[in-house]
Amino acid sequence: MQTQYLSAGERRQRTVEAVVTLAGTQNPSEITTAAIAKHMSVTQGALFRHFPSKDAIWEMVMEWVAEGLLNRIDRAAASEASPLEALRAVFEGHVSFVIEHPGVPRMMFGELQRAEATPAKKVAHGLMRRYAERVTRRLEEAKKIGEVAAETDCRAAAILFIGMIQGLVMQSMLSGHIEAARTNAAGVFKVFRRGVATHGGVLAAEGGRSAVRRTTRRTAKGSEKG
Amino acid sequence: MQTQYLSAGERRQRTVEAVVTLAGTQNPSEITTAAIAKHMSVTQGALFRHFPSKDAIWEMVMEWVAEGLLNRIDRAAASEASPLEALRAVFEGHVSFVIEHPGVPRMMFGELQRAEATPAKKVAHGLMRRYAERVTRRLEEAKKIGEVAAETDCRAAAILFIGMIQGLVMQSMLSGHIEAARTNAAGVFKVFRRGVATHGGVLAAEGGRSAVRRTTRRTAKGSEKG
DNA sequence: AAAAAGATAGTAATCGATTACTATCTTTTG
DNA sequence: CAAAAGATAGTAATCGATTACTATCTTTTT
Repeated sequence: MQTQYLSAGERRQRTVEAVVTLAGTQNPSEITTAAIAKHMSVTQGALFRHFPSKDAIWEMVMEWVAEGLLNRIDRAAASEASPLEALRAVFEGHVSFVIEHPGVPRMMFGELQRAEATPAKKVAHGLMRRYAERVTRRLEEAKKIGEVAAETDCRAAAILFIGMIQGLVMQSMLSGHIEAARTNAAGVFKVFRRGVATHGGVLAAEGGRSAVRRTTRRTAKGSEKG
Repeated sequence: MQTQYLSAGERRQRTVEAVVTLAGTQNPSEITTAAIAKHMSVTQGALFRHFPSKDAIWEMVMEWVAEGLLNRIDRAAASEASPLEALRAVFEGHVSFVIEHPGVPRMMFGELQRAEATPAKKVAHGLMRRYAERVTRRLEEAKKIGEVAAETDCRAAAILFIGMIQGLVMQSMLSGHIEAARTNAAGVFKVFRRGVATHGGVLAAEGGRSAVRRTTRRTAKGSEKG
């Protein structure tokens, strides 16, 4: 069989893509180098021409995840005016990213609970730290302009924000199809927003600026069931 | 070396305990039958006298987890008067359970993302379903008596509740010591409660009955910064 | 003595990694 | 420009280590 010869960099890129794809349907810890190679139509030994070890493959994969996800949420946040709306955009962007790449949460869950401090775990840990920082900062901005209640513990709220995504994604994976995450996303975020937003105003109670932008179909009653 | 001879049932019980202990410091997917046996001071082959397969071991372990956790949260909830306080007790009970058995969340995360529908995964899935049901029911009770806002989507709130625990636990594990979960638990739950509780009353804003019980050290300003 | 529990010593399969070798592409040279 | 020379990419086979699992023998319990 004739194989295409790719440059080292291109081959590494394809390797990362193969792992991300495989993680969408397999337990990441059970992805073998043979399976990766097969998915790339290459022999198993060829992988070690471009990576010194399997750990190095995982490290590059997690770097791809970190760059891709942070990039996605930064762009999502930039398109919104208010901090709280930015957070909603981050949330939706994150959910979209995960739906596009269903293997990502599996890899994150799998990597983060690893006991040894592998390079890949360090990258994943760094991603979570930077993510939490971004969310905390947005919340504090929101607090400053009175969009978020003064008594809010922003660090705790950031933990809740990240957990919200984790829980939404995991329970969607359990239900069989990850796309269910998008269906439930709006309702879950609404509870979160109510937990941090300033009380009193109609805007605050109904969802900030987005209510103005998005709720032409909804009445002031705000009824929603199932 | 003299070995103690135990009954089959006792040996199975010890096996479960060994796995739970090992999962506290190891990646569950990397726990071998040899490691389990070594921790029990027994040879590896002896395990297969009491379990037909490794999968069967994991199934019994997850059943132990399900029974233990549901038991814990049911007892915690029973000791509280109002539904929302019951939920807080459930939350604290869950966190305590996880701190006592740090291997539990690792096993849950590891089992739930498995692609194949192993017996252990089915048990884990069933646990999450029953857990979500309990939380949803409490929320609906709370809504009925006006403790939770009428516009709350209880199913979405239950997803957030479970995600809150997942996120809290995972981020605590990342920080190195799971005990950090207890430190952050109160703050995180406060945001959640604010997201579902009825607005307006001082009690609601400050945390219901628990505020009366627990905040003698806090002033009305409620300032707290990590 | 019979039955159960555990020890000992294996098996077949699979894993990541390495090796010697071949195919292809790129650069240099006449 | 074309052929030689070198560098890079990939193959096929194999290695040692580890895995879940099993067959056989010994010890303890009842």
